[in-house]
Amino acid sequence: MVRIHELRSHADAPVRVRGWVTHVRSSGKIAFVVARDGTGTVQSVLVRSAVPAAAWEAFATLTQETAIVLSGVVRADARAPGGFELSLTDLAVLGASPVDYPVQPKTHGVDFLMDHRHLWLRSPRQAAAMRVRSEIEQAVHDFFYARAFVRVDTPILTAAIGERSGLFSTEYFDEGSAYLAQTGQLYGEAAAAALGRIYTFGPTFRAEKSKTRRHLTEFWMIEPEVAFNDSADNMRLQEELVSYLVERCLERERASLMELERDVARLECVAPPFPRVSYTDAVATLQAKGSAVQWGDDLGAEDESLLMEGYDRPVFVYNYPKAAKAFYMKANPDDPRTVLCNDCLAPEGYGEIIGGSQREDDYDTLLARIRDEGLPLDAYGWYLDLRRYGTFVHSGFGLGLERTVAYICGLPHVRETIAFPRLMNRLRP
RNA sequence: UGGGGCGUAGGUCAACUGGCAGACCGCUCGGCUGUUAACCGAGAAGGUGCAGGUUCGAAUCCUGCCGCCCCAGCCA
Repeated sequence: MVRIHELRSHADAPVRVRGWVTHVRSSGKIAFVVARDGTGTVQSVLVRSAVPAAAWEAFATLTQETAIVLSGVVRADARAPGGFELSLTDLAVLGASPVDYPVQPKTHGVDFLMDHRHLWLRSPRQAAAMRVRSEIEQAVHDFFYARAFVRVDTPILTAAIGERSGLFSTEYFDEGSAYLAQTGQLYGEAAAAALGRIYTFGPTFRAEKSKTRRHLTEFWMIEPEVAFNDSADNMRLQEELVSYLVERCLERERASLMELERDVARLECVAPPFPRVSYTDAVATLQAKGSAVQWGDDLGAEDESLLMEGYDRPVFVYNYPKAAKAFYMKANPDDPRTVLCNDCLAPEGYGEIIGGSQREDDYDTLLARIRDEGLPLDAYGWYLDLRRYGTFVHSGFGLGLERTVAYICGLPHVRETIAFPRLMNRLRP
C-alpha cells in the first residue's frame, strides 16, 4: 500500500492505493478515475480489456467520494496531471457514496459551503489551508524549542481576569461564574518568572459580536513571555518568528500555497528587520494622507490599511497612547502619555497579527493602574505578587494563529483557516 | 449594534415597465480506447425565505419578521 505523494518513487512498479474518488470520466472502453488520499491526487486509467470484469463493473458504480482501493502500475505519462498515472489492474469499492454528494467541483456560496464544512474540507483548497496551518503550528513549536523556551499550558476556565472584552461564562460549582479564557498572558507572566522563557499555544475565546473577516469567537493564540526582554527585544523576537513561519511554509508547503494560488513573491520578501513606526509618527503620516485620526485615537482598520501602503512586509507600530491599551503595559519613560507596546501589522490588508508589550514591573505603578481602571483588586493579588517577589523586566506578545494562516495562505477570511470555525452565527458543524 | 447588499430548482444564476418561472451544472439512459470541472444524443425531476397587504394579475410594488454576505466598532 502506497500513499499518493510517494508514487513518483515507484515508477513502473505495481502498487495499491486507497483513497476517495474526485472525478470519473469514461470513453467507452477506456475510463479514468481521479482519486485523492490526503497526500495528493492521482489519475488512474482503466482499460476494459485489461482488467477483470468485476473491476469494470465496479467502475460503473463510482461516484464522487466513493472510497476505493486501486491496484496498478505507476507510469510516467505526459497526458496525466502531475506527470504520473496508474495503469489499473484492479479496482474495488471500499465505501460507496450516494449520488447526492453536495459539494461539487463548481462554484458554491459561502453559507452552503459552511453548512457542509465537514465535507467541504475534502476540497483541495481547504485541505491545502489545513496543511499550511499544520506546518505553521509545527514551525511555532520548532522555533521556540530551538530557543529553549518551555511550552506552558494556561487554563481555559478562569475567574474574571485579563482583558475587558466579551467573555463566555458558565456556572462553576460553588465558585460562581467561570469564564472561557481570552488570553493566557497573565499566567504566562507567572510562568516566565519560573522558567525564564515560555510560550503558550492554545484556544482563546471572545464573545464579541464581531462580524468581520478577521474575527472568530474561538481562535488559537501563541503567547510567548520572556523574562528580561524589553520592548525592543520583544519586537526582534516577533520579526524572527513571523519570518520563520513564512520561510517554513515556503520551504515545505509550497505546493499547498500554489493550490491556494498564493502569490509567493509577496512572502519571499518577508525577512527581518520589519519597519518600525511609532504611533505618534503613524498618526502624523495618516493625517498627511488625509485621515481624520487624532492623537489618542486607536488606529482603525481603514487607518491600518492606509498606513501599510507601500510596505511589502509586516510593520511594527509601537508605543500607543496609554488610554488605548491594557492596564498591564509598561509606561514609556520617555513619553508618559504612551506605553511600551507594539502591534505587528501584516501587509495586503491582513492587519494586526500580533499585539505585544513590555509589562509593567513596578508594583506601585501597576497597583495604581489597576485602581485607575476600576478593576477588582482582589482578583489581581496573585498577579501583583509577581512584582512583589523579585520583579523583573519582561515582555511578551500574542500571535493570532488564524490571522497568520490567512495572511500566509492569502485567504480572504479567517473562517477558512480552521477546520470548524466558530462564529457568532456558526456553532455547527 | 450601525451602514450597505442579497434571499428563485440539490448547486450557480436569469426572468424588461407588475403579465404563461427559465438556463447551466448535477441526476437517469445511450454512445465513444486518452480523458483533464471530458464530449455527443435522449430523458426525468424540481423553485419564488416566512406572514400579511395593494392589484384583474406579484419573483417583481408596500409593511413586518427571519436568514445570509460585506463594511465599521471591539480585538489576535
